[in-house]
Amino acid sequence: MRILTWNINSVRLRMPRVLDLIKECDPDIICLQETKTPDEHFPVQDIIDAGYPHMQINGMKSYNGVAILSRHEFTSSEIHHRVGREDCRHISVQLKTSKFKKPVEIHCLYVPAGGDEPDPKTNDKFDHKLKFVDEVADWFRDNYANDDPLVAVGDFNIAPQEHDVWSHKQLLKVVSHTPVEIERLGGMQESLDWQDAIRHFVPDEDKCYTWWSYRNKDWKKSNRGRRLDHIWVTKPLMPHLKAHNILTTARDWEKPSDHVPVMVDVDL
DNA sequence: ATGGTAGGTACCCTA
Repeated sequence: MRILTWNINSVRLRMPRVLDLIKECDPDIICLQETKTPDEHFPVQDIIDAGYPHMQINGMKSYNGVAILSRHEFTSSEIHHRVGREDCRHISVQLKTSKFKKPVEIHCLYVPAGGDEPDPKTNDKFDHKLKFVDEVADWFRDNYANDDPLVAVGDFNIAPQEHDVWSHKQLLKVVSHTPVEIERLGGMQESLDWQDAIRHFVPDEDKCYTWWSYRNKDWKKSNRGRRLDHIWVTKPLMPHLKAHNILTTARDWEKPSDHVPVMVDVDL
């Protein structure tokens, strides 16, 4: 089963790119973030026609929005409200598989970006980001066990490792790579002993990015990227991980998102 | 130290 995550930055604008992505990558499950579209305007029929009749979507006007599109039927699906808001940042689905007795649960997350100033006292957006990560960590810890088969994907808006950014030193005070948020993400990772599926395939000492700012003239030449998009799995899934792919070429598509699709193959 | 671009919406917000 190929599971793909992509911060699409407007599903209505970029629906043709989803069809390209399906042709090129043939994913079983597509998790999207920043759809920026209320559910009634989501291109449901286009997705069904493309071969993904099962979907869980939770969007709103202008901001945020998450979606899970699937070839395989869900046994259940949920919308999760976080930090006392209904801002469309977390959904999950369950699927039956042949490898596990329990259904495999897939979480699609869009962690708040956190604004510019990395101080929760003066910046409400950064405070919200930290609270969001803490709440999700506590919630995973309270509701699951480490040996449950779970997948968590999405735009976490945090690049935790030194080589998840183009310059560790220059980004230490830049939101997405500050020690305080990296520590919080570490807490979330510890909640269920989550395994970083991409770093399972890519050595820690290798640079690895999934996002390049729109503000760079030539993203490829300057290559000032960050790894903000993640795929985590719980330990029981690790023996079944087969491959990964980061579709860097998508950053050169016509009207690209600033994020590129990230995927893993799991034998389920 | 600064400003650079993109998307959605409504003349400004978020990333």
